[in-house]
Amino acid sequence: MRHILRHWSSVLQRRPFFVLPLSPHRSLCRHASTTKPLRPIMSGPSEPMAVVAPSFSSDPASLAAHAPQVLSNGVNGRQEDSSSDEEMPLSQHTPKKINGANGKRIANPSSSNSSEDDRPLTKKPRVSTGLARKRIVESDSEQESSAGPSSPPAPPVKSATKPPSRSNGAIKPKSKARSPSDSELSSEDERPLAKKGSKAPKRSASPVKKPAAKPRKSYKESSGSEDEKPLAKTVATKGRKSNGSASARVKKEEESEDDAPLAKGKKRASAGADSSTARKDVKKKVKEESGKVKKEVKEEDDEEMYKWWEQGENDGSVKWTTLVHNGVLFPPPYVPLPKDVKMKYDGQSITLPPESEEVAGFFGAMLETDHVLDPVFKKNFFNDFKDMLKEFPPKENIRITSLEKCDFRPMYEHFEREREKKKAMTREEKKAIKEAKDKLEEPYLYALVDGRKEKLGNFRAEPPALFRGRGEHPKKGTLKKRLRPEDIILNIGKDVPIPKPNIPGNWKGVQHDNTVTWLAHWKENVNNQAKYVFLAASSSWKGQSDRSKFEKARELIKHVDKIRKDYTEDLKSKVMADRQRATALYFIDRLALRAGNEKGDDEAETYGCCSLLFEHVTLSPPNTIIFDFLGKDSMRFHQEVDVDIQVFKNIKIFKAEPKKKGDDIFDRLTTSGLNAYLNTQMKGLTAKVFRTYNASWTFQQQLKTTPKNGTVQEKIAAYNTANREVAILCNHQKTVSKNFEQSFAKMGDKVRALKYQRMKLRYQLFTLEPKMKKKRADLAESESDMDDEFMERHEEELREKAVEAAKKKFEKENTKLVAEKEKAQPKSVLDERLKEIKAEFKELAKERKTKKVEPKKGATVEKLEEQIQKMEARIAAARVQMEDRDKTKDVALGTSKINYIDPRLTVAWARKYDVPLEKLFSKTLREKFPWAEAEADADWVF
DNA sequence: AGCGTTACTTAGTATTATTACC
DNA sequence: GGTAATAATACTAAGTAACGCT
Repeated sequence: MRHILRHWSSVLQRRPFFVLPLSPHRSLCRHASTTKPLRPIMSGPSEPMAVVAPSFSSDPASLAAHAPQVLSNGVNGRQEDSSSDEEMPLSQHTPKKINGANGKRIANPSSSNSSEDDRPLTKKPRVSTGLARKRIVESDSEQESSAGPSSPPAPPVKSATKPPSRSNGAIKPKSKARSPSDSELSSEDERPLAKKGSKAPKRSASPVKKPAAKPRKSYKESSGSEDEKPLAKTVATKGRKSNGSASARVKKEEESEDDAPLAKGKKRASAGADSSTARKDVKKKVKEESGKVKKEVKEEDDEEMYKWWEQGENDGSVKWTTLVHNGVLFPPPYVPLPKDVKMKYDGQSITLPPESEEVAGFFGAMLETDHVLDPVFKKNFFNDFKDMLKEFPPKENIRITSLEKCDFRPMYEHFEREREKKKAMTREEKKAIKEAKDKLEEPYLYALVDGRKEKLGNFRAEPPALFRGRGEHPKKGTLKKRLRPEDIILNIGKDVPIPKPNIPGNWKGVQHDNTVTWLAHWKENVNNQAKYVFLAASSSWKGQSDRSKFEKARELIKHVDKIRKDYTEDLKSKVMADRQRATALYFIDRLALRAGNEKGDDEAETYGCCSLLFEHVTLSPPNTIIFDFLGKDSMRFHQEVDVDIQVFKNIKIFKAEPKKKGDDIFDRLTTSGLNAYLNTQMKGLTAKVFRTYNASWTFQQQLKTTPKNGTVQEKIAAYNTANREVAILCNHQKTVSKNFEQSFAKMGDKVRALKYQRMKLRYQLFTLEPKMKKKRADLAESESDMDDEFMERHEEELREKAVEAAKKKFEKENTKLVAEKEKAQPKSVLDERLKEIKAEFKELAKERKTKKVEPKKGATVEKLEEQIQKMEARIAAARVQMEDRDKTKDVALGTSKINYIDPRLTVAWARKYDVPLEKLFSKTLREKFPWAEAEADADWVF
């Protein structure tokens, strides 16, 4: 539930603000600086508008026909190749950052006032960068030294600081606002609807317009259709029969398999007949092979990979027939601190039993983090600590009642020392430790699924810790307790040995449900949420579901035009529920918003589309909407977008009296209602599919700008640019690294050093041939950022380096001479050299003033011009790199690469442009997407 | 219908490994 | 060869959406 009162505004301040233009036509984009044309989907490297359509066929022509993002108007900016975009200078697209830093995750709402910035945040403030959509950052201090062609600062968004709350003293019930029923609307549009859920008068009375009449299935109903669950159950595992052949197995596993009557495994499979046959086959094969396999066991690896993607469709709810694994690995028991390490209370050292000492240590280890400054964190921690102390009090018979009197510093210092010690260990020691650890983990690394060896993801029981919720989580700081076997339920093959926990105790339960993919499961005590042990991302289970996710997104291509047409019409529906649904869908499609399920009271207050509140959306006539809210992980979504005028009008209605701050915008909409509707448009369609679809589609369009004849590096840069556009679309952010500023400045100096060299070359050229000043007027201008101060400093640095080098060289020479039994050079030789250096730099200083540089020996006009040209190229390259670095500093590319971009796009692109795949996918990603490599050739299209 | 539960995907950050740099 | 910068991986929180009970 959400509270009516929340301090939203205050909370919002720190995220970067993107301006995202929604309008389809470029021409609409009048405020280039602040608002852009709508195109979440595609902004080109040159941003905007290249709205291109998704296509279901590989035919390029048809590609053009489906515009993902396109709006209602028929003509939208879709273009097959965004020629127009390309014409745009990059700089224009570069986001302008309005201002400097903002923290990424909103820290503390309560503190939210203007001075927020001063507070220590958990994270460093991030500097916004602009991307395709420009992000406007709340203004704070710094003026970003952004490299790129600087864009003019965008005008501050008015709502940026604080979302306007327009409610005036309307009489509101304390709970959610309700809106008048449709029938009360004077004109259909003018009033807000009633609250979703019960209280509002249902729209029954209202005249139903055509779309409304559409029977919408509830999701339950729809589930009856083949797709949903039933289907899965009916179908048996087709593709599975061949698996048994899989390969070498580990001996232990084999034995267990042999012992286990596999045939029994089946119980609940409603799949009955089929699956049991399949199962028998498996068993048979296993038996047949077991003999020879055993012999091969030693070499263990190299089993050939199970190519599930070559096995035909796999549907179903039966996920396995045999499943063998070793359960979870518990962390080692707590080791008490040395006797001399004690926390203090009120100045006095106290001795804690291990149980409470461990908890104290969790907090002690965080002493240098911002958590210890957080009131909620402290309160939750201290409550749990006190509870622990009740049972395990200090030996001194002291009652601990105040956190402020606790001094954990001695513990902290101990941990620091331990860390140092560890760091100081020799390579061998470290290796030995690692080996011991690997050995311990070895049995847990793999499971045997239908006879195949499959890697596990997380096989470790989560160690105890203080819960670190993200954003303003009410439970942060709470003790997450140590797990025991009694907390854990295993899911494992029916007639297979039950593993023994690596610490004393017995499993809470053991089940044999072959319709699910988890191997172990427990309830975590902080939020009472389930945690699971699953197979790794590289496993066939994950691979199959990943692939079907992308296939579903590709299927959407076929339906999206119709869906867009429908929701565009429904934007004007007389039925408010439909109108809200259409409006929400518009946002989900164009802005890649998440669905926005309802959340509980004891969670951080974050939002998605369906749960947006009054204060999250601000209207700015004529058709601009400003979003400002915290999404998943409390990441701020702050964008300004030009929208279809009807959308603008709708939001105005949805926000009209009597709604006020704290009320839902879409009071008649729920995620399940929305998804039920989507399911009628396309089987299996849900809100999240739009994110996948738009991300992959955008990526595909963006890749079209790859330079065919560029270097590999240039091509990769184009790839990364495309990746970045997708990340921006999805609002994937990361904290700006704490050294960013420093390393960025360093890069800037490098560029200037290059410019300095170029300057010297220019002066030589002009000194050699004064006429060139006219002829090459382009070279006559001086470097804009090459001031005396820099040059002086730079020359000084060069000089110091030269001196160092000379000294080293001298020593080296002498060492060598001595080694060869010859006489070392006298120090005077060195002095002489140093003198020369000194003279040289003196000359440089003089040149700096006179701007005349004596040409080097053998210099000619041609040679100098060539050198200058080379230097320019180096400068340009360095600048591009800098710009890129700046633009990417707070954008996380990995998330979209892992979850949203169809890997076949990458594979196809790599093949088409002849770029080694390993430059694009890390080892784990390649292991995750073997199916993509198998099926995508250079011409593959999404 | 409403709401808690279950299963699984998506997400940012902390930690560790690798590479770049001196 | 040691250290700093960067990339990869590990970790676990936080979403989505279906399920299932009343």
